[in-house]
Amino acid sequence: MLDKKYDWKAVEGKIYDAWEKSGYFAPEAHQPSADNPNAGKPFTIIMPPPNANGSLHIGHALFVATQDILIRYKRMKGYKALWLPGADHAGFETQVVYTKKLEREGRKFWDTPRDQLYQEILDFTLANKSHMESQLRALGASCDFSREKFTLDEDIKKVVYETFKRLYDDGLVYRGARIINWCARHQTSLSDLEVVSPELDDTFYYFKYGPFEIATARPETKFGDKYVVVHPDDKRYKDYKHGQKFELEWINGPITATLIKDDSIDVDFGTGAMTITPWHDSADFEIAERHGLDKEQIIDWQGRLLPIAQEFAGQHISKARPAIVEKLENKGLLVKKEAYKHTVPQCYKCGTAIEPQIRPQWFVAMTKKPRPKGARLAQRIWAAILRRKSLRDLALSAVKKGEVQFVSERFKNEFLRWMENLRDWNISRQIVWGIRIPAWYKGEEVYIGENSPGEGWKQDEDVFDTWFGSGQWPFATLMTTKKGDFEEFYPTDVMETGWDILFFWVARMIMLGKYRTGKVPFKTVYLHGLVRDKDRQKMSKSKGNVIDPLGVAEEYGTDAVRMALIAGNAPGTDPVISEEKIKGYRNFATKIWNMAKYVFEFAKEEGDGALDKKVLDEYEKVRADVSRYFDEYKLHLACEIAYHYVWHTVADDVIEANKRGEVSLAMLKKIFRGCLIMLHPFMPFVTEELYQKLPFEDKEDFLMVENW
RNA sequence: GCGCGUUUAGCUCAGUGGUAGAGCGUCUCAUUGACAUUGAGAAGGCCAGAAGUUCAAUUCUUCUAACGCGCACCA
Repeated sequence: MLDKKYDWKAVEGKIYDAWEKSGYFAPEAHQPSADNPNAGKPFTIIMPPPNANGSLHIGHALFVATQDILIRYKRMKGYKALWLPGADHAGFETQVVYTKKLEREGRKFWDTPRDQLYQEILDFTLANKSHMESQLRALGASCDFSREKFTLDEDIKKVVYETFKRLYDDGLVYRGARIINWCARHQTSLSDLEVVSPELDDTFYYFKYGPFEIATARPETKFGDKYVVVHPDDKRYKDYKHGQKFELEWINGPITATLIKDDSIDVDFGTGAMTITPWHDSADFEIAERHGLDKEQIIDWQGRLLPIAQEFAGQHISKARPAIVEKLENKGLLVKKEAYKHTVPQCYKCGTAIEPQIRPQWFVAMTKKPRPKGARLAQRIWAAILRRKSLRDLALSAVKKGEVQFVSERFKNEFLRWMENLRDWNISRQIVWGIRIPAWYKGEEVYIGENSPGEGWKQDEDVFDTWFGSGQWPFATLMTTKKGDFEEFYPTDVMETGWDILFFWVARMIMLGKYRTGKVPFKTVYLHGLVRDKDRQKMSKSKGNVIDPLGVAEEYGTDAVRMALIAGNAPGTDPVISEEKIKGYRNFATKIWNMAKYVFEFAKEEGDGALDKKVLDEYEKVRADVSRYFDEYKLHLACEIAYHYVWHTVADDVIEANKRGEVSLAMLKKIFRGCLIMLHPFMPFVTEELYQKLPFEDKEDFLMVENW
């Protein structure tokens, strides 16, 4: 006898423990019958490792549901299904979280020695990691915890070091004093992706600069400006010669300026003449590089003016700007001011204005072709695999050739477009939390390796951009789990993640995966969006509309939450979820439970079964449709078809027909078993519980490994 | 500036070359019959606008509008 109601609180933990104890989460455990056409075929998903700096939120629940559904489906189909879980130390993100935690405790981040900070953050991260693992279990994730990896595992770090070394020997990473994005608040550089550029209202100033008139939005950077640049074809300035010098009165007295002609100038913008600040502007930097001009730092690392500003030295740039404008105005050098709308780069975390600075950093070359040297030169086979392609071209050709498919298709174009305009990737971060860059310096010499080459060598102070490590995740994990895993499970099948990290992560995985292994890291990229509430709002603590997945799972059952996350949400769009929707699917779980009670406790045994054939045909058709949608990665359709069939065909019609004697009990049981199988990937707990309790014939020990 | 997406029931969203679907909401009826965390039924949509292709368009094409998003070194 089944209980009157389905009590998920009593069932879920028990079922999950039994699954885990069975060992079936490991791909090698389940042996389908030998005639299963998929027997022995690997199917692999590497879980995007959640940032171990907090709890799992609804977005995590979405990826857990999606990936678990895919894995369970394939496992039931007979594949050797591996879902490899992990956790991300999430360098900068976690350091920011930890800094805030320290501030709440009245401590200051930089008051603590580096080694101690590292240890504290490690403890914090490992505690979160273990909490997240229990949350994954609560959500029903059938991932193989025996293969779990952490981005700071020693063996993972060794893979990352090795990649860096190879890139270095191939000339694809280099250390250079180039323009970087500096956040004065966080005291670190950021990659181009970590900079956001909202459009702001500002003022555009026109100043007299000797015989020229120049325009700028940043007067505070102009102290060191001693070059005025015009376009070579600009008729207004045709009487001036490149390199010509002239005297002029400027902020702090007379200076000598030099005229430069450069094609990059837009003659229609401003006055067609501009002064440049090569240390604090990437475009100016490029001009200075082209003409071999001096570069001078004007603003320090805290955003204050340096001694070159004389009376303004030590002032923060935000305060200095009006004072400088006033001084120029008093000197009669201000021509006019204009209201001006332009994009201002900001730190994506704290909104602090990004100050471009020159600083020696490590960069990954995106468009340069490898030039193997030293030991690398000997590896001819490797060079052949690479075909001497740049990292960008490796990824571009892989995607263009269809080695990587995108769900949805439109992301492919977005990906290609982004790849076309790539700039070199700054991977140095001035933070403590992460993998220390394995570069050692002695005078002009550079050594790349994990350990010091000897006396007198000093290691680079910086750590890698987190994405440099996680960009190697698919191969780094499989190279360091069980022997033979890499050979068997790489390339993986699906990478399911949010489209917001398409460039941060997916692009880097394809580039670095191709580079290290010669193969793409995954065959399909399945992208989901940002979970929103029923009014289409982003969820945020300040709006108070956050849905805690574990909380609602406790209240309505994990199966209901999973259904609500998948149903009606097409891949690539922002999924919408609400408590009402979850309730609706909780009712569905109840419905399934009551259907089981009818089939095994109340159903009619007599009758002619006149509709058996029709019922079976319809069942077969639905099963085929659901399978097809699975194979097309249209989980929302597979889900809805199964849902609709079970409720509105089996419950509404087939059971009613049985009451009239038109469907035999044997057929009813067969169909209901099929319903459990079909629903299991979506609603694993209630289906498994019923499977365990009901007296089906020739049962497997778990529905999880029942043949689809 | 360039590119992309969205526009379908009161709300949030699926879907489709041939009498439109889900969740929630609304209304009516049914309560010792598997199921009130229910069942049966109903109301509610010229599928943004215009043109084109087609025997047939909500679905394909083009244009328009509104909203949203991404990318870009215009000082």
